[in-house]
This record gives sequence, structure tokens and C-alpha cells, in this order.
Amino acid sequence: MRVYNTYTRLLEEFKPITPGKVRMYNCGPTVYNYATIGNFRAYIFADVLRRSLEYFGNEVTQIVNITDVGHMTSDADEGEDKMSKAAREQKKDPWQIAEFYMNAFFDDIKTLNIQPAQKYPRATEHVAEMIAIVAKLIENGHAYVTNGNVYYDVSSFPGYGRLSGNTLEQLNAGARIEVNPEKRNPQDFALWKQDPKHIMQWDSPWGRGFPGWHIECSAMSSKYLGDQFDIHTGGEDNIFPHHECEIAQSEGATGKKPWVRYWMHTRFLLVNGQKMSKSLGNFFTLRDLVEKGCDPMAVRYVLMSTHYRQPLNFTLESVEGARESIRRLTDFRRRLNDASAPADCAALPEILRKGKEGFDAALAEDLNTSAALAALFDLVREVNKLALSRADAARVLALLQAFDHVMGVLGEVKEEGLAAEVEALIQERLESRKRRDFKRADEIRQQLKARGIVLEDFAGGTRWKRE
RNA sequence: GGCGGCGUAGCCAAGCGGCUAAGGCAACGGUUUGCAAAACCGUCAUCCCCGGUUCGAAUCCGGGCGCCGCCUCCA
Repeated sequence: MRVYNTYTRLLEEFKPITPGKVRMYNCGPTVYNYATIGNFRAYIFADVLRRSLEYFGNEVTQIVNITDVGHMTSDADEGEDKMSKAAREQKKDPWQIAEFYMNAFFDDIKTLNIQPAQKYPRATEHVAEMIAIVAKLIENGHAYVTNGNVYYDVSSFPGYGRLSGNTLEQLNAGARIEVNPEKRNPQDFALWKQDPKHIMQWDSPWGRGFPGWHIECSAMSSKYLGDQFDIHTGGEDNIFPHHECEIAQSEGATGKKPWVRYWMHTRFLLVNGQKMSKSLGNFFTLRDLVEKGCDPMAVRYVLMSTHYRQPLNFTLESVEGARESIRRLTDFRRRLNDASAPADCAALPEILRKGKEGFDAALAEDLNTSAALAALFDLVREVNKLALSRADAARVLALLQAFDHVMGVLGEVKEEGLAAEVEALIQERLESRKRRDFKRADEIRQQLKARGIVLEDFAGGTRWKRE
């Protein structure tokens, strides 16, 4: 498998530190609001990556953090942090806000068929670990204390800027930041802050305060994955400053390099070709889409079917298309039940082999999900031309399920029953057709259609599906 | 101003120097069907614009135009 590493800007052969075992950290949600489909693009990418690694035979330990300490909002918001702002607006305390939106997040990932990570550590439960790293950084000469605040001294870490492609000089030149006289360099970032107005506070060796933006990921990743691990993912907006600072913290504290072997970042999502924003009216949470009648699996399909390093243009039309694509696949699967050829099809093994080869090769090339889907649809078309035996159908089904372990859009085969009355009608219709009483047959089909049951006749009888 | 990326059919989207530019959706024709549905076959793109490099460019280079991300901690 090859993956694109943001750090080296190269496609690299993926080799986990421990063969067959992958340790992965995904930047998770800040739980001050519902996650948007833009956020979910990143989470679904992480999910498909994890599923692909498993598909290729790896055991994956996946950690997703829950940021339940406030990050600051934009400058325009006058520096109020996101948690406090939500708390004020909703007249709740920040802890309640975090609890509420964390649960909403768990509901949403279930709706999107995202496999649960092994652990979802919460920042507020790891403040002691953060303090330990900050202390270590001070001891190692990477951080300094002023007025109860602790800052990271970026000039002490020569690699600062490597991930994002910035240099300190460039950052200085473009700086629109005001000089904070407490800081040695304008780019120094806070590891621990004091502010009596802040609602969430903890005791520390430097006084009562709260942790800086970036320290939680350094603390929680090393706690659950060790001082060095394989993959770290996030949205492209995390590259700088968040991940840049994390590297400086973790490598500065442990002295071990590289902290992370492969950095993988998802590109942003656009809606109707534009940045998602409330003023443009193209701002969607998963719940917004479900309310509009979008099938969550179709949303998942849209989000996973574009390569993760391409901008994804999300449109309601594309969700509709995705729903039809899924239907083509589920119809295909359903039809396998009716396979009844007396002998195995000689052409099938080669078609399956080619399909799997194409699918695997696409995934192995930096998770090219679009190409993987193309290989799957090619296979579907070829198989649709064949007359399959029961054993053939089982072979196709097994492969389809293996593919869906990665895609996660088809779900389990549901053994759904029908009401006895409906069964009776279908039976009656079969008999009507035998008598060539097509009037009655069509009447029954109309009747069932009104109840959301679609009938399809084929050589071996009649099959049904729900609309 | 600095750094990075994108622009391929009505829509979504692969391809990143060389077979007829993948795949899905939609649309339209046909085969099949009692009628349907599903399925199958067919039709549907000179790859944003202009110039250049090359035997050969959607793919590389230069210049436009459009869109997107980042450029920090602040209270």
C-alpha cells in the first residue's frame, strides 16, 4: 500500500512500525456544535482508511480524540472560546454542552456507519497528562513560563514549519498577529494559559488555568499509542498550526523522531462549488441532510467516493446519484439469490479475479476509492451478463461483502419477511399471470406499489423489494 | 503579501506524457418483458482560456480567469 505523506510530500510505501499492526490517531470533533458534512468527510476518510488497512490484513488501533475544552473562535469573535460561546448562547455550562454534542457525534457516526474507534479520549480527562508534557518541555528547554502562562519556544525546535512548508521567517513576514510582549518569538504558542474569566479551569504547577490548543493531541496520542506511531490524520486546516505544534511538542518532550510516520490530510469539501457557509445557505450538518430526505448511506457514499486529496463538491444532486448507485449494488446483490444455473459458469473466476485485482490496486494506491468503485461496477456489469449457479452466486456475494467491509455502504443482507396478506397477494398474482389474467396481475402490482413494495418478474418467479 | 491545491460530459468523479479520456447518476435510442421492473447493448467530453516544450499533453512549463485551504494564543 502506498500513501501520500504530507510531511514528505511524497507517495510512500506504507510500512507500520510493527508489521501487521497499525497505530492510528485521527483528529476528532470539538464538541461545541453538531459536526458538519465537512467534518464527516475527514471522519469517513479515517474510517475507510482503517477499513482498508484491515482489508489488507492489518490489525488497527484507532484513537479519536474528543476536544471538550474550548478552542478560540476567530478574531472576529473577540477571543471567546467556542465552548464558552456555545454555553452562553444556549444557557448551559460548558460541561453540558460538551456532553450533549459528544453524544450527538456518536449518534451521527453510527448513522454514517463509521466503525467505532477503540477509544475516544476526552481532553478534560487528560489534563494531568498534558501538564506532565508541559513540565517535560520546560525541563528540556523547549518551553518557558511567564506570569503563570507557559509558552513553547519555537526557536528551540529546528523542525518547526517542516510539516506545513513554512519557515519562521515567512511566518514572521506574513504575520498579522500582534506582538505579545510575554512571548520570546511571535510564533511561540501557549501550552498553558491563565484567565480568571475562563470557565473550565484546572490546577497546575504554574497556577490555575487551562491547557493550550495543541497539547491534548500530544498527550492523548502518546498515552494510548506510545511515543511513536504510524498514522495521524485530520483536515487540511489542521496542518498549520495544530499539527505543526503537535510535532514540536511531542518530539520536544520525548526526543524521539519521527513522532508520526505518516501524516494524511483530507481536502476541504465544497457545497455547490462554494465554501460551506451559513450566509450562502449551503451549510449542512448530517441532521440537516436527513431532514431533507437524504439517505445517510448515500451521504456516506458521496463523501467516500471522491479521492480524499481532491476537493469534493457536495451537491444534493450528487446524493441522489449516490443513492441510485447504491441501489444498483443492492439490486445486484438481491438478484444473486435467484441464481439457479445447473452448472458453474466458466467465465466467472476470471471476472472475479480481475475485479478484486482492480479494487485492491486502487485502494493500495493512496486509497483511490473512485477507481476502486469503478472496478466494482465493471465487475457488476460483467457478472450481470452471466448465468450463475448457486455456488457462483455465493462466490460473488463473498467478494461483494469483502468490498463492502471497506466501503460500508451496503450493510447486511436483511432477511426481511412480508405480511402474510402481502405474500398471499403475490401468490394470487402469480396464479393470475398463469391464467393470463393480466388485468388482475397489474392491479395487484399497483396495490403493492402503493404500499412501497415493487415486484419484478423473472424466469424463476417473482421477486420483490421495498422502494 | 507568503505557502499549498483545484478547474475533465447536464451532475458527481478517475486518469497526472503515449492503447478508442475509467466508473456512477441523469437523458435518449434499442434488446428483453403480457405490461413493467431489473439487466444487457448503443448514443452522449477535442479535458477553463491563451501561449510554449515534445514525435506525442487533460497530464510538463509560462501567463490569464475562476474556486478552495493555511499564514497561531486572541479574550
